[in-house]
Amino acid sequence: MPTARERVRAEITAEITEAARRQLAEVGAAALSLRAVAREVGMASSAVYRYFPSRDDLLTRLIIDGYDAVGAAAEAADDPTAAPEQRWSAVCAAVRDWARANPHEYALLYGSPVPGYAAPRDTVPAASRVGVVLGRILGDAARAGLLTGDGGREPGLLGDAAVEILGQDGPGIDDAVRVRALVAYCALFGTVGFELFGQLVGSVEDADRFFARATAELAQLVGIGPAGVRTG
Amino acid sequence: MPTARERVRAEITAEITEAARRQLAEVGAAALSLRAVAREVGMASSAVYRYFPSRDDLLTRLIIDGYDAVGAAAEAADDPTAAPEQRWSAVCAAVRDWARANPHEYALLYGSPVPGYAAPRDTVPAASRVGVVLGRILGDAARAGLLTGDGGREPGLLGDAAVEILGQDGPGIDDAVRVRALVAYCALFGTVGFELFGQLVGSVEDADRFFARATAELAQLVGIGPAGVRTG
DNA sequence: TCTCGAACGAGAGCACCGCTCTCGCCGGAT
DNA sequence: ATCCGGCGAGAGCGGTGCTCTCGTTCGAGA
Repeated sequence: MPTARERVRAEITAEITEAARRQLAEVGAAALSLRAVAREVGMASSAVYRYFPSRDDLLTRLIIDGYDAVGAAAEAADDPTAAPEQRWSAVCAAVRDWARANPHEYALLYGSPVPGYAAPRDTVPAASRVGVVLGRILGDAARAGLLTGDGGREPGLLGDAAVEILGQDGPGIDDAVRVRALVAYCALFGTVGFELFGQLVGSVEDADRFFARATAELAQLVGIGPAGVRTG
Repeated sequence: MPTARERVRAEITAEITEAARRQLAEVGAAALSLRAVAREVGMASSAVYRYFPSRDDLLTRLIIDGYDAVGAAAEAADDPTAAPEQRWSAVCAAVRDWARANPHEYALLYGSPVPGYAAPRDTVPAASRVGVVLGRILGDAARAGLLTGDGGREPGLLGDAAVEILGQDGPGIDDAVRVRALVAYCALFGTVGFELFGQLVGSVEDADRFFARATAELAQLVGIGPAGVRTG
């Protein structure tokens, strides 16, 4: 049971992170100022250091929360009873919607690493939640017999995380499928990022339609397209 | 003919940008300090403002130069006499190599927008050079009869830039092809960025092999795979 | 050739930043 | 009741982007 002191400490910590999240949404990570956060919560800037050892630690907290938020959005968008392609597109759309609603937070997560590059390992589990959702869709499709992988591994190509997230060795899944899934994963965030950061201005007019088409193409790439067929 | 004054001004401007580029490569865009640049070139910080109105303008200069550098690398890697798939993979590899050699510069170009989001339109032509190279490969493949598009447009979906870069209406190219090309374009930079920013740590062991596989998949996606075939 | 004005470099200064240190204070555990 | 450890505030350090002012210098036009 937490003591009263621990409780108030947790409360103030939450208050600080909440103010920091507002700052982040307003001005972006680069301009997020610990002093401004302190002002917003009505403390001296030095007092904030009782709760976060440095500005980067505060950002790390926001990063983890951000990964959890986009991961939760992806999980909420997945309807396990739907067809794999619909599930895939729905999850992709949820990621994009979250990104458009929280552009600065998305940039913090998937854009350039912020400080002298230090992504602590605390962020890894939270960061993989979207991948886990997409991997589960793929696994369900494999169990339903939609995928044609032969279970083969290509030694030294992929890491354990990919195998764990994208389905254990089993019918329908092999490293070729996993590679395509990873490419689609990269393509999803590449597309969202390019749209968000203005890299597609002039080339895409109807971003909604384009993104729907893109996710459909990616679904086909990973082998859960409408007909479930694919040339090898 | 430039006057002597203009010449020395151009020289000093180049000296400043060169120092800034070194700073950028060392510490990244977020930590790039105009005062440090001034120290490196031996001026007072205020004197630098004679040449660049603000730190962001200095960054904009670096952004344009960066786009030109990666664009030049892509152009140099394209051998118009090779097969489309080989050309595609070579250009993608050149982009990745440039990114790995200049990670901070790549992050500045394709990562989060730096300041209060202001990408001047000066950057657009330089930014499109890689896309132009890839589009030329696609156009050549279309002229060689490898693509199966029917020239159709889907009104309101894509912008003029996409049509111009990815090939005018003609045999083999239609908006469906262009969509796939744009997806592959996003996937290329998404993959490179994810590798560079550590988002694939744990999932990919042999990044070289994975990237080669990824570009091959993307070549197939745009329709210039080994056999030139594709299910529609 | 001389002159005058524009461009230039330097310095001081403003407001802000991250971070540290010290100093009182207050409340809960002993 | 008494410590003492966590806490908040303030001052301060070195750094930042940017502005203003003040001499100087250099070159184009008379």
